[in-house]
Amino acid sequence: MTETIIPKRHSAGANPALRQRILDGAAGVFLERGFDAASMNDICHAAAVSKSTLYVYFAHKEALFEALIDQKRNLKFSAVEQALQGDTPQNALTEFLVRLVNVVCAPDVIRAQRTIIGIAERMPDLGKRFYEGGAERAQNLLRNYLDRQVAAGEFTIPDTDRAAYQLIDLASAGMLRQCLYGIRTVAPPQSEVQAAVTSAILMFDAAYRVRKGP
Amino acid sequence: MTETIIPKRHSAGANPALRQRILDGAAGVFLERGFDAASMNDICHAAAVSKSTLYVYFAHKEALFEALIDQKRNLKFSAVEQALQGDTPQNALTEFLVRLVNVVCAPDVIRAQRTIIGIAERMPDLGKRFYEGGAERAQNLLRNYLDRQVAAGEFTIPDTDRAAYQLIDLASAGMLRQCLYGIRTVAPPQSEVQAAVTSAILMFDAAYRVRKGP
DNA sequence: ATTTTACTGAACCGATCGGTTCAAATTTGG
DNA sequence: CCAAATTTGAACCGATCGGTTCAGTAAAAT
Repeated sequence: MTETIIPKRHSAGANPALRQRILDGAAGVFLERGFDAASMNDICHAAAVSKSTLYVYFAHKEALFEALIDQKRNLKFSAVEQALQGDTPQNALTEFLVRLVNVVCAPDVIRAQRTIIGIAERMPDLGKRFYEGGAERAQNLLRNYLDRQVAAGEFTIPDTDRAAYQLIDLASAGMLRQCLYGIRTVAPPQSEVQAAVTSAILMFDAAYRVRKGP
Repeated sequence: MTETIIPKRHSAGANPALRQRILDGAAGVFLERGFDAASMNDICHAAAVSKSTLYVYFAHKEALFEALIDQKRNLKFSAVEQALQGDTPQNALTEFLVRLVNVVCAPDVIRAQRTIIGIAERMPDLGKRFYEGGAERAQNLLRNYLDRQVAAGEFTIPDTDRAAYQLIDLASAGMLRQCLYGIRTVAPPQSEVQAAVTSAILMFDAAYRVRKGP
């Protein structure tokens, strides 16, 4: 039989295109003004959708914000997740860290982090989920990689969990903080990211790399 | 003449005790709920002061918040500022970093950072001033110290500014982020801070310390 | 062509916001 | 004791908030 792909009519609140339009509109308003200062009316206007419809798709402000954050977070971290490959540990780590810093310091990601951190006091679950889906995923990925490298005899690391933290924080040393506080208004240039990552790996090697020789 | 120290009557809005009472009340409300969700009415109640009086002492919400942040920031960083002393660079750096991490990860300071970061998008000047009066002061202090140590032949550091960033971020590796996102709800225990700082200085030495020998 | 229904638009709700005003109360200085 | 002035309390302002309701419209399904 010919299953012609006819655009089925969606049930109320189940049109993915409209849902995405709402999320896109909400992204602009939430990230520009923060959670509290963003009004549902503004989001309606930004998404070109009626307030009634908005409340069919999302029960309340928090639900909309959570859905938005979940989506963006997954989107951003997918690029980082497959970067731990390379002929040498140095190349693999460099690629991973460069991508990670570029994601974490991207202007829209900075705005998202600002908003999440700003309401983490009142909405701890949201902060926790954001951390687990982002920073923690990167951390686990890196720690597992280091574990494998230690097993392969490349490094001598007494605590790979700490080492992963160190590597990640070294890679964005100073830059992330400046972005969050608005000292930097644009993403760090690639030359700076590269330099920071290179220096980070240099330190890392000096501390943990097994010296091979005759 | 006998200049008897009689408690002069204060002009309107110039009673330091009352001003401090307002600041203390505001601290609780602002840090608990964040800037937006904190209401001036709540602050009046917390400070046991009338709304009229509050607006005599502070013109508007932002002014009150800025005054509060300025005060708390100076208070917290005074302890860190004189810690770069010790018989050896390792001891000096350890003391400095331990104090710094303890300040930065203290629960009330975390709450302050959350609030500032949360509104940095809309009030960039405030974020800038907070950064300059806190993180940047520590950064400059540490960089100058490293410059002196390099001149003394203790270290070989191609970029002391970067090295200072690295040292600071290494010292709080992982912990600060977890505090900000609410993964940790209490300050890191001293054993953990010490371990992180020790490991940071170990890495730092491995990378930059001049090896002396016969 | 008729029925069904997702979506719209706008009015509306009670609550709260930051900020203002002013007469009354209180406290201080002379 | 009197006068000057600081603090108070409460009412009030216009605006906006998140959220609800519902008659009406437009388009898909039958």
